[in-house]
Amino acid sequence: MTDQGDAAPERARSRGIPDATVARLPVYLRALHTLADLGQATVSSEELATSAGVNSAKLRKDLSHLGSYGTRGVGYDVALLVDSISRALGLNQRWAVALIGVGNLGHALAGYGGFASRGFRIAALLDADPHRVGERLAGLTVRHIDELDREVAEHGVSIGVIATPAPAAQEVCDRLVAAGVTSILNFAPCVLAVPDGVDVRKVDLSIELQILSFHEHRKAALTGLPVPTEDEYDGAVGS
Amino acid sequence: MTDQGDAAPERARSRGIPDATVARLPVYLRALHTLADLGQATVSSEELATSAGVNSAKLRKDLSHLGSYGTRGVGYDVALLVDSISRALGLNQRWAVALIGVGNLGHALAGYGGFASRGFRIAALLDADPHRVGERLAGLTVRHIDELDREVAEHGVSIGVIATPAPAAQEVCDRLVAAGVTSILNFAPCVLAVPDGVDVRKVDLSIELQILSFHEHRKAALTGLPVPTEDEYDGAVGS
DNA sequence: GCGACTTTGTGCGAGCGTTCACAAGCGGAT
DNA sequence: ATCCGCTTGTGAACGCTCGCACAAAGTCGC
Repeated sequence: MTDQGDAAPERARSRGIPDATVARLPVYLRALHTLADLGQATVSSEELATSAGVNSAKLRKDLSHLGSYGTRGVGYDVALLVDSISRALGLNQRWAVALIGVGNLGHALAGYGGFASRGFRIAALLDADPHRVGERLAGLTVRHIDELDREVAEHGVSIGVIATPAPAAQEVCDRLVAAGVTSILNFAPCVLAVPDGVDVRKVDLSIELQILSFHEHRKAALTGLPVPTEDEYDGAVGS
Repeated sequence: MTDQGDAAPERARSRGIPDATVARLPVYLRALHTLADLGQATVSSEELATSAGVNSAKLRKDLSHLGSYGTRGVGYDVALLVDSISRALGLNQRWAVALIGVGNLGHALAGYGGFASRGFRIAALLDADPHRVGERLAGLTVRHIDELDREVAEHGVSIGVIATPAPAAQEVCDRLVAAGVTSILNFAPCVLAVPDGVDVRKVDLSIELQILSFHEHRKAALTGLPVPTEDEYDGAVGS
């Protein structure tokens, strides 16, 4: 995705950690913090896997990728594992985050404790609506979107969070990229186009609901109790 | 955790649509609605794929799963495809949704237009805090969590959205399942245990940020410019 | 010191998802 | 009516992911 492909295995090795593993590391980290708070010093892969809702073999393979070794016959040292995962995820430094769009969702995000809890600091709040500029929120003053460049530079922002309406998202995204932001978390219900080297992750509430709808629909069909509305599908999936 | 591999392939084949495809169908649907609003009657796989940010071959294979056929040499009929995907996702009926937890995030979710836009209707707002009970929000009155059973039965709720703090999530989840809800969208930062037959999808803002952090960290390492705070980390990860 | 027990780390096969490449099919021009 | 160009639908290959099963390695009890 970011490079010209003739070094695919090379890239895989240079990075070392598969995407699927990276996506699970934060889950492990959360479970470990809970265990640490409970005063537990070591944990077995079986126990941690149960807490994280995954298979224990998968957990062990995941952890093996980041070179953090447990002790056979005992398990993993909780504190050491927390440190190891945090380091792998780059959480041993504080990332400055800019939040664009201070509407309903933006307010909720600004007040969400999960941002500040691990290495993330909301460094700037921005909005295009002049009526919102100047508002105080989460210890910050909302600035106008035109000041994005300055705010990004001043606070060393490298992660942008887009919580604007969909029509504004692409332009905001372009501005963020132009300002030097290379990671974007997009809450707007649209697809963003970005140049190579910029990572975008999408959080879409509507899509999640639609996926649930599919499964619910399927379950209703399986129970033999068709939903009130007609549930017709002439199969003939001629594959 | 719950899938002991007894019927995993069975289920996949019974309906024919792979999970990865199901996750993309809502994206296609959104792009199609945009095209329809623009008055476009037909669309090629190449064009739709670009709008949705995927490979055109992948799009065609996805669409082939739901038996909706395009016309060779022309493309897909937009209206027909909208109908076909909506039907596959079960969006041709209205799903009643219960939202539990009317805090910051809950308010944002209740006001989010994306819920109502496609087949979803928030039928009940619930909270454990007596101070919040009685509040009017999005045309509804917030009820106490103890009335969950009644509300679920009365409105035929089959999808629950959990927007409570993490410590309360599992209990709320158990109550939802006991009330007959079989699909849950969880915004609380924790892993939920549910019996077989219940689907849970998780939306975790903190995890998404940590994944971005990993990639940002990796990119910084690749540029040969180590971040200033590489070696130091505040050991006291508060809270 | 030694044996038994526990737990990690991993080789391996199976399944899923993605992409390429191309034959089949359709509409429109001539 | 026929041919040409365009687009779909899909067979096949490849890489990624998962889970099993087991050897390696360490601890605990005596």
